[in-house]
Amino acid sequence: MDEENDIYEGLRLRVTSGGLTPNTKLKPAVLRHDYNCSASTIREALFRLSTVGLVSFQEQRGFRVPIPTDQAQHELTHLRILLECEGACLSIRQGGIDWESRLTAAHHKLSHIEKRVRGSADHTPLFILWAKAEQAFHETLISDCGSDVLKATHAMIYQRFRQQVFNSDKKFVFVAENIEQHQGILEAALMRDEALIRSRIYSHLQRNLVFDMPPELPKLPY
Amino acid sequence: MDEENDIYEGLRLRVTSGGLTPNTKLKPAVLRHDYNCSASTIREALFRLSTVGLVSFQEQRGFRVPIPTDQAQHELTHLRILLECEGACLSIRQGGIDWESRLTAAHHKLSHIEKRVRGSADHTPLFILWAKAEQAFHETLISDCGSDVLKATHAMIYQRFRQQVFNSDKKFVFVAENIEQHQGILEAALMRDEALIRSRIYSHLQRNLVFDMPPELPKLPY
DNA sequence: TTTCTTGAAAATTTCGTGATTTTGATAAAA
DNA sequence: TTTTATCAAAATCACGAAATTTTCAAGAAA
Repeated sequence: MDEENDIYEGLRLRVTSGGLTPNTKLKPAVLRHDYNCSASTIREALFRLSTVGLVSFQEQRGFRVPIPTDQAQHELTHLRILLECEGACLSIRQGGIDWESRLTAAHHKLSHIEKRVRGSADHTPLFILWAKAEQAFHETLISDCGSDVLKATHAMIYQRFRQQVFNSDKKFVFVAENIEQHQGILEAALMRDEALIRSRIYSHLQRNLVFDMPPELPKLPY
Repeated sequence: MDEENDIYEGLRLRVTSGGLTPNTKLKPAVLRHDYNCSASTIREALFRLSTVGLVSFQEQRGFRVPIPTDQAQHELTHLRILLECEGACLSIRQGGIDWESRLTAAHHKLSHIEKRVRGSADHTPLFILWAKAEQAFHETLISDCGSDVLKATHAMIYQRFRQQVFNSDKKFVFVAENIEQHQGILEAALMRDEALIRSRIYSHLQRNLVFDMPPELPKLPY
C-alpha cells in the first residue's frame, strides 16, 4: 500500500489534468502496465477515485473519465464559493501573523508564475506548475479556519472543479484577470475584511457560474 | 456487485448506528462470515466507507470505528449548518408546491415518531425509525436546491454527524426540543422566509457546537 | 523493575484465475 | 433501410492464496 498511494495519486493526476478525453474508459487490465501492478490494485484505486467523484463508475461497466457539463460546473463553483468564503472568513478571525505570512508566500509564488504565463504564448508547459500554486494559494487562504472537515471537503470540491474546467471544451484554465483577482483576495485577507473577501472570492469564481446566481444570500446568525 | 452494495449499506449501518465501541477493529476476515462473502469484498466496502470518513483507515493497520471527539462534533455540526442553510434557502427560492408538499409529508412522519418517542421511556427500539425519518426530513428540506453536488456533500456530512453523535458518550440522539424545532423549520420553509429558516436551523443544531461560534457571519453577494 | 530484543502468530495487501456479464460485429427478419 | 437476434471476444467482479508487514508475548540485557 506504500505505493498504492502513488498509484492513486498518479491516476488522480491523469483524470484531472492528464488531457484525457471525457468518457474515456479506464481499464484496469490496460492501466496495470503503466504502474507495474495487478489489475485489482488499479481497480481499487479507481474505486476510491469514484467515491470522491473524480471518475464515474457503473457496476459491471467499469470506470470512465467523467463528462463535464454546465450543470456540474455550476454546482461545483457554487459549493467552492460557499466553502471558500466560510473558510477564509474563519481564517481571518482565527489566523495569526503566521497565516498572513504563509498566505503572502503562497501568493508570491502564484503571482510569479502567473506573470510568466501571461508573457508566453503557450500556457501548456507552465500549467502543472500554475495549478499547484493556485491550489496552494486557495488552500492556504482557508488553512487557519480550524476545521479539518471543512478543509477536506473543500479540497475534494476543488479537485473536481479543476477537473471540470480543465476537461471542458472552453479551457478557461487561466485568464489574465486572475492576477489582479488573486492580488485583491490577498489584500482583503491582510485587511481582515470579511465582507470584502467574500465579495472578491465571489467575483473571482463568478465566471464559472453558468446560470444566474442569487445576488444576495446569507444574512443572519446563520 | 449487486449485493456488494447491500454489504456496503450493512456495514455503514453498523458503524454509524450499530452500537459498536469506538476504535473497534473491523477485520475483513471476521466480518466476511456475517455477510457470506470473501474478505476482499468486505475490504472494498470498508475502503469506500473510509473515503467518506465513516471508518478510519491506516495502511497496514486496517480499519477501525472512528473515535468521536468534541472537535469532530463541532466541525461536522458547523458544516452541516452551512450546507443545510444554503440548501434550504435555495429550495425556498426554487422549490414549488411539490416541495412544500413533500416537506410537509416528511415532517408529518417525523413528528408522529417523535411524539411516540417522547412518551416511551426507552428510546432504543424507535431509534432506527426516528433516524430514518429525521434524515428524510432534513434531506427533503434541501431537496429542491437544484444542486446534486450540494445534496451529496450534505448527505456525507449528515451521516458522519449522526455517527459522531450516536457513538459519543453523551447520547443526545433525541431531545424533546426537537419537536418544536422541526415544527419551526417547517413553518419557516412554508413562509418562504430565508432569514428565519437560517436562524432556526442554526438554533436546532447549536447544542452540538462545543466551541463558540461566530455570532454573525455571511453578509454580501457571498 | 524497566528497557530492549526475538520470533512466532495474526493481520493486511497484492495478485492471478475462473465465473459472470457486457460489448459489438454479423446476419436474419421486418 | 431499419430493427432484432445471435454469439464470440472482451471486460468486470468475487475469490482464495501467497507475500509482506504488524502485533505482542516471552526472554535477555541494563
